[in-house]
Amino acid sequence: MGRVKLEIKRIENSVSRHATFAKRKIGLVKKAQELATLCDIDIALIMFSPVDHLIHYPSDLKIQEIIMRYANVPLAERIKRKKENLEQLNRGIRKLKGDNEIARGMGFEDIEVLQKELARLQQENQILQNHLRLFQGDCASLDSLNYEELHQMELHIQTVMEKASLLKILDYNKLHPDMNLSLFRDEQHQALFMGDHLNPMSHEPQVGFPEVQNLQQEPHLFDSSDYTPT
Amino acid sequence: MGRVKLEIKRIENSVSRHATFAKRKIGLVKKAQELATLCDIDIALIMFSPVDHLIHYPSDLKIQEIIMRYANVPLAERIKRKKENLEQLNRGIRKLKGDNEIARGMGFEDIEVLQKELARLQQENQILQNHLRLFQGDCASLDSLNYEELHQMELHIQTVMEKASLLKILDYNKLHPDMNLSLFRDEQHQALFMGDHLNPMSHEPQVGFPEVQNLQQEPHLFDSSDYTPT
DNA sequence: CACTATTTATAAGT
DNA sequence: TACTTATAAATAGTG
Repeated sequence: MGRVKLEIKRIENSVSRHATFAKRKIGLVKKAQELATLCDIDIALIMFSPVDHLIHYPSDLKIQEIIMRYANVPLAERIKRKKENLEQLNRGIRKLKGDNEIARGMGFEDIEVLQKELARLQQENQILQNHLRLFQGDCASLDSLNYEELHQMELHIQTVMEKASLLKILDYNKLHPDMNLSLFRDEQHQALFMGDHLNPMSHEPQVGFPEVQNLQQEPHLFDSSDYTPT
Repeated sequence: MGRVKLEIKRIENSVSRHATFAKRKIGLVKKAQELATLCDIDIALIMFSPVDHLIHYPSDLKIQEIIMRYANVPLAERIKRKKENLEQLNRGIRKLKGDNEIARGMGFEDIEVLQKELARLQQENQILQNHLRLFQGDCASLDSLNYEELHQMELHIQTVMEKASLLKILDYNKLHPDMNLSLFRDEQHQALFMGDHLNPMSHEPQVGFPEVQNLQQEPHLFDSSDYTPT
């Protein structure tokens, strides 16, 4: 909005770029505030100005909470979704098997597709659960790890190290003992933490273990599938 | 913008609240995208919908980067600001002491107040510097907070390492030299790991953590003077 | 979700 | 940096 329509691409003129930032950052924070207020939700906004100055909303303390929420929720949600998918498919297949008429109508291929999908999801689910267990203290099965699984473990360790960095964020809490913001408010959160909510592999939309040849990919620590760009 | 002016307070009607969120979240993410593009800067936006669904910008991986940036830069900036404050106060006090007329005018109490403020800032500065060190890799005092959790992680990793054993990895690398499976994605992580972030025990502990009782206010990095709420 | 009357944000200019 | 103004954009209420 303005005298002319502005093309959305990097503003090369340094002065204009800074001017635009100065104005829009205010607008953006304002919008974030408004949305958070109107809808009574958590929003965290972090930005670095063209001169690397930090601007954020809301307070540091609240941002840390939101970051933790961000770091902890996704994996649990993913597993939940997997399970839901799985159960839904199970129900669907049971239904089909119990109804020969519909089964004939669909053709056996359709049932086979469904069953394969079910098996795929079951395997995926198993993998997710194994990963959770790995960091929940059950190391009994480590001896039988194959190499792919070992690589998973490697990624897990990286993840834990990333998490250690997040822990350091929480070190701010030392500055605010009265707030007593804790990473682990309860057993549930601790369990989550010992699980692998940051697990790079757990979000793989594809089935099963990644093929060996894919392993050199940069391990993604977070799932981007939750966000649909506009 | 809309048929009527909307007051910025929680929308009590659930349907309207969800509708508003659905619209505004798109606007907000779009604005964030635009600003990031126009000004060529890092922006991270995390929000949880009224039904706790995660929405974020940009990708998880980039967000992770920005969070790390957020975690590391701010403290340095705070220290900078504290130092500026401190020097300013020092100048002020020197001025007062050098100008007896003004000093008389103010009364000695005023000077004392300033000196106390100076002392307070100095102490705060010391604490902040310790925290900065913590962030920058000297984790000697990590054990004073979240010790249990960190130790748990350490044990886990040790167990994993022992059971899986590096030999297995090396072996595997021999078989698949192109894969070059590594426990450490890069030097930085290796340094992190070797640097005992996760191993509070192996440090000569109790470097003594600074007292923190009298740190009162959360230092807000977002200069409220930069932003005028509507 | 599409439509529009309105409100808001903001690009240039001062 | 702050103010002004013409114009572009966002969006509240509605079907």
